[in-house]
Amino acid sequence: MNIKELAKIIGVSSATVSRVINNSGYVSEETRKKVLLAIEEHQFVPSAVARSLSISDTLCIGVIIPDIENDYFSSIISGISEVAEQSGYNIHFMGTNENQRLEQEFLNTVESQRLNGIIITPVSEMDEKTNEKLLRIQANGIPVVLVDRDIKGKAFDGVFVDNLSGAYEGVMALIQAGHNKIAIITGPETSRPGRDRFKGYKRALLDAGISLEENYMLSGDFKIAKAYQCTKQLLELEDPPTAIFSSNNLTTLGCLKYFTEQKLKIGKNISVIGFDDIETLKMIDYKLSVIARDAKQQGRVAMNLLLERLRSKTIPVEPIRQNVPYQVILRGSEHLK
Amino acid sequence: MNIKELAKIIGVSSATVSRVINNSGYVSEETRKKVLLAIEEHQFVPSAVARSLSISDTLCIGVIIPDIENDYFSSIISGISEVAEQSGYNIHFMGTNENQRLEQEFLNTVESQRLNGIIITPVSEMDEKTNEKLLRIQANGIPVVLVDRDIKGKAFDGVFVDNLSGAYEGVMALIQAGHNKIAIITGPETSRPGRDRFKGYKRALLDAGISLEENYMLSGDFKIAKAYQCTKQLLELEDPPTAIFSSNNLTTLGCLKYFTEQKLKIGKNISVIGFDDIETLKMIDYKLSVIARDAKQQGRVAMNLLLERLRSKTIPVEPIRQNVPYQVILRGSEHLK
DNA sequence: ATAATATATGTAATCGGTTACACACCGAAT
DNA sequence: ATTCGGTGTGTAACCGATTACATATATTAT
Repeated sequence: MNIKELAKIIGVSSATVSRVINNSGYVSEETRKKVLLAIEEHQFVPSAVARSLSISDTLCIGVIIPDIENDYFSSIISGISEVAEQSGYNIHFMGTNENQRLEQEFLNTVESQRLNGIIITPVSEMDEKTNEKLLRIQANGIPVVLVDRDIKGKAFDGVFVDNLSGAYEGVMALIQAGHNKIAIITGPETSRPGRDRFKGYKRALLDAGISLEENYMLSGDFKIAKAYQCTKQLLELEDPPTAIFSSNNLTTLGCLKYFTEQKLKIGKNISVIGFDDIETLKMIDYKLSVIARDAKQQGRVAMNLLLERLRSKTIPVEPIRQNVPYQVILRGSEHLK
Repeated sequence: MNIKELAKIIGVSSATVSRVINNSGYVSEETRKKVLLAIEEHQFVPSAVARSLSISDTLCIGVIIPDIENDYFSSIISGISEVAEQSGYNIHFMGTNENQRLEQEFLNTVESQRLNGIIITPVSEMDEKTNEKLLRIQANGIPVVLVDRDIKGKAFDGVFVDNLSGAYEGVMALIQAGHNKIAIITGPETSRPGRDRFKGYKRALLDAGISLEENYMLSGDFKIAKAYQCTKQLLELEDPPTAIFSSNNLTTLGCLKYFTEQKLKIGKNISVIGFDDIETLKMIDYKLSVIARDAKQQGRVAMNLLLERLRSKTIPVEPIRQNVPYQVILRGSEHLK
């Protein structure tokens, strides 16, 4: 059943039916009633595909994130989804699993599906292909909003957090708690937040007059398994660190896993402070100190930013780049007692 | 830039370009090269919207779930997404937040967007509107796969778990650990898993010759806040239960929150066993006993079921209904020492 | 040498909507 | 009486692909 068939049944033209459906143009009250009745009766559902083609507008946005199983990202999506729903946009979901090839495929999908906009946490800030594709997409009038991870060039709108300051304050908290043997498990070198958090770490140490120790700086990948390995490596050093700065929530979990296996108690035998809070642990009052932010809110902000562009149809001359606030929450794991 | 413009530039017809793009029909090697070159040069990306309209096929499926922030569901999505990606399907994501109105809106979206199939964890099994809509959708040739929550009538394919047996075994474990004052915080009455778990609970008690105690059976909503309240209510009874069976992961977290506040230690002052594992707690070896299942795998299975239907284009005469296995994992919280 | 078949390409209808434009009718203003 | 703006409706072009069908040539079989 399409609009023409329906129109024929009713005895009007497809234009009239279309006008009723879209509440546009002039339609007599009598005709409107007839049409609505027929739509109801025949359970007619107009094709959004045809509509999209006709008006060159899909009302769909693409959401590309690296790891849906990470609470941080599922909260982001929750926020995006909330705002999208309210504003009538649909969500085309794509999970890259930190895979650059997949990311690029998905960017092709964005173009071919004629999505109206895109919210993305890119896998890497250095990926030239991704970068170029995003630039092209944006140049073609499809707004791009970055979340969490920036891309060099500052060409895109985005919602970030001040990773450097956050990490700095976090590490400072460790220092103030008396530590001077502080290790870090970094994120991937290709990740901007990872690098910025690393910078914050280094700056804090240097500001406190603590020299950087190669052995204390291990590179992770924002995942549990690697973090676990790194933690093991750190604590097996001859002169192991007394505190670890962990670059994200999963990294922190990797640390905790190793600590637990080794029967090390945080805040007692080992200190740790991690970027991003872990909701589940709050339930059991697990004394983990963190640099926290509101992920869901960050998702909302991102979607609102995108909506702004979508409505104004401006290609960002001056990209809008916002930071969500972070909070250093000290629950005890920062000092040894 | 559309296919006709491009064709004109190259000096061929749009049909030829289309043939090259889709690798269909006959095209001389020479022409193919020219076309591919031009596509590359002009960065031509064919419109999937137009294609969808033309071939009456969107290669998109709808995924409708109640709570993306619940790890169980984000794992489900991860599994779905993995298989979808491999098979070339795109995902239209919709989160209902347990809201039936939203759910119905989303089902309309499925129809209007001409999605090819749908994987859904419905809000309630009793919602007549949802039920009718799903039936209609399926009758129109769009396969429906249920995940986790069944709908009465057994008209749809689905991937579930044997909730009754799982709950039964879980509660039995509590009984075998010496409990006879066992409470339950149920799911919503409208939820099939909630009800089946409740049944399993009751059957276990009856089989063990323990009579049901009204005060010990509180109805929750699968969310933390309510579970917290229920736990409080249970433990403030004159004769409080010594063990709680919790109907899902968030309910369990609500319990733990209250326990923690009251300085009650699981496996010591209070026992608990919950449906669904909590990954984060495994990292810190938190001794929570659970009935666990592999959510990601469940997502994969669901998507494979859908693919099956998508490929065979059969409207299920006999719906395929699978169960994923569950595992009762006793870590200590089931008995008091 | 001729028929049959494989290869190569173009024309135009089609998918299902939207909307510019044309036309007709109406009451109000001049 | 004529003009005009507001209503109501239909016709047909258009969005950008796919593909059945027609046509033409090259190749192979008889």
